[in-house]
Amino acid sequence: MPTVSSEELAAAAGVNSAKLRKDFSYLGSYGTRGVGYDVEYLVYQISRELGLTQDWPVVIVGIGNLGAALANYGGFSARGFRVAALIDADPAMAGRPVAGMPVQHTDDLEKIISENGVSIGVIATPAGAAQQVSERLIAAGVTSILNFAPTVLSVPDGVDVRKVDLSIELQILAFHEQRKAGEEAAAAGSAPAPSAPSGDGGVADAPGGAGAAPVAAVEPPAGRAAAALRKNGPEGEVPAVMPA
Amino acid sequence: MPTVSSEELAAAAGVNSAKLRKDFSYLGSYGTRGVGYDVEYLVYQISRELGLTQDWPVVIVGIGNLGAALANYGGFSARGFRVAALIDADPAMAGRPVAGMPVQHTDDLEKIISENGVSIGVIATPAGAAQQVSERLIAAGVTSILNFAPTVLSVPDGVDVRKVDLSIELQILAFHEQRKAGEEAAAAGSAPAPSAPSGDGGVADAPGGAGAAPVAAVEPPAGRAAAALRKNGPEGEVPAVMPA
DNA sequence: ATGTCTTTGTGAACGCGTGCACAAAGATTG
DNA sequence: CAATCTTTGTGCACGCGTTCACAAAGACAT
Ligand SMILES: NC(=O)c1ccc[n+]([C@@H]2O[C@H](COP(=O)([O-])OP(=O)(O)OC[C@H]3O[C@@H](n4cnc5c(N)ncnc54)[C@H](O)[C@@H]3O)[C@@H](O)[C@H]2O)c1
Ligand SMILES: NC(=O)c1ccc[n+]([C@@H]2O[C@H](COP(=O)([O-])OP(=O)(O)OC[C@H]3O[C@@H](n4cnc5c(N)ncnc54)[C@H](O)[C@@H]3O)[C@@H](O)[C@H]2O)c1
Repeated sequence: MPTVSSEELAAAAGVNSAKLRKDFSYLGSYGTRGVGYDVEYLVYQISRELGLTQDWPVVIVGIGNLGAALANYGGFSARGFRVAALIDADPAMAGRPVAGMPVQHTDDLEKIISENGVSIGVIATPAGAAQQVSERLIAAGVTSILNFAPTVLSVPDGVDVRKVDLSIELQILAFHEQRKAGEEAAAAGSAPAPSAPSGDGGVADAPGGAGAAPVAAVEPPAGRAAAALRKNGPEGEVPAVMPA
Repeated sequence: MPTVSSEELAAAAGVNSAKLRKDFSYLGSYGTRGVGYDVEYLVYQISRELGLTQDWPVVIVGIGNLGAALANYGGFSARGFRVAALIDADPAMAGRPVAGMPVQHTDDLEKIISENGVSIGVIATPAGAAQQVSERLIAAGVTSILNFAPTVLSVPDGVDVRKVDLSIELQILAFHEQRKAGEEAAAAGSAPAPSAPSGDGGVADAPGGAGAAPVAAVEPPAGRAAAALRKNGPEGEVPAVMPA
């Protein structure tokens, strides 16, 4: 397939073809009217614009469950990323091979970063260590961080941080799941719509109705802040679940 | 700290206080003017709206590097998610304990889903198996999927899919990283601005200038599609890096 | 060479989230 | 009880990304 049309690409990606064309137009006019885009050329141009034609050395800090899995993952090198070093604070880990590469101690972090010209770091340490690790990475020259620890890192201007929080991903799914269940219940019975703008009621009040509805884990007990509660919602107050 | 103002919360979260108040207002009027929000009550209301007051059983399919790490991760239960089962297609894995729980074979997938009332599934299988696994999950009653495999799942309406693609996260960082390097180079020398809207040139043309700039991994050779290339860009065509 | 047909590139309109600014609410003080 | 002060809740305007719609470009057939 030497060429593709914006329509074909858009269908494959599940987006609007106009949006796709406009996006491409920011990279220049690489298409041929009446024909489409030369696949090979387009791929190269996008790769180049995204920086994928370069080799990016990355370090992974925190070689535990997740860090080890990342180190073993082959998908990174396929996109031009090279794991330059694995770093852990545990002396017992030092020298031990993970994914065919010896784990190095945090003491050498700065040296490793500068010697390999690393500008992208991956943090897979416990949450408590993440901020400190990020500071050392940044001081050593790292300017982009992929953070798996469930903490908001505070970093200076010019440093990019992307946070991957798997719990939040699940929470988002659960939110929509709950809403689906609420809609089903509303459609079946006569319960009020569970949509957000409605004051309250719905969903949590009668969740048992829908198909695979989970059991209530936290029932609202009558608690201390009861005074404030009675005022607004019929719901009881509760031993909060949210803070992790 | 019994109460918080929207201003305090906004500062902590790094967002605009008006946005925060408006968001909260969709949940109802839970604040007290002149005082702020009752922390305990607010946390409960948000938890409830997000579905965190319920217990959500989830299954993890594909207990390899990543799946095992997920199974061992304690952060899920802290947010109301319970790993109901670990499922893998490898007969050698069946019965083997991972994170204190026996891995079960894919043959029993449907039974596991229905018996536990699971509506959220996590896919950590190789990319090639993901679509098929998703179809089985959905047929068994799952309506929300967290997908770690680098594939676009095609699912029926009513099913939510969230995709976590770590390579893309790194690509995004690399993109900004490259842009930073380009800006530095432009500031130092006299190179044109490397911003996207500019036709081309910049960044990839002279990446060697900035601090920790990586070495070029893929240089554009003179190739077959040369005809098409010469027309638009000064760049050569290339053995594409992007497709993984 | 002329005409037709396909597909790009983009101006313009639309919709939505964000942020401003302020009236209203309620607490607190005199 | 009145005055003052703090902070919420929200109408409104702005800006940006998305989508529509179409003229222009180019391939291909006649
Ligand atoms: N495992 C998962 O699936 C998963 C999912 C989501 C989020 N996370 C998060 O990722 C992080 C790691 O998770 P995990 O399961 O791999 O934990 P883990 O305890 O298995 O691994 C943590 C590793 O970090 C090392 N470490 C601790 N302090 C360090 C420091 N200051 N510098 C360098 N290394 C240090 C430890 O020695 C250990 O090897 C945690 O923050 C966790 O919340 C994990
Ligand atoms: N390891 C990582 O850090 C990482 C990072 C990003 C993405 N991913 C993606 O996550 C997925 C898993 O990665 P991994 O490193 O754990 O791979 P892995 O090969 O270690 O594990 C895959 C597991 O899935 C099982 N499996 C295969 N086909 C199956 C099927 N049809 N049904 C059920 N189980 C099946 C295999 O038996 C194996 O245990 C891959 O798609 C990978 O691209 C992994």
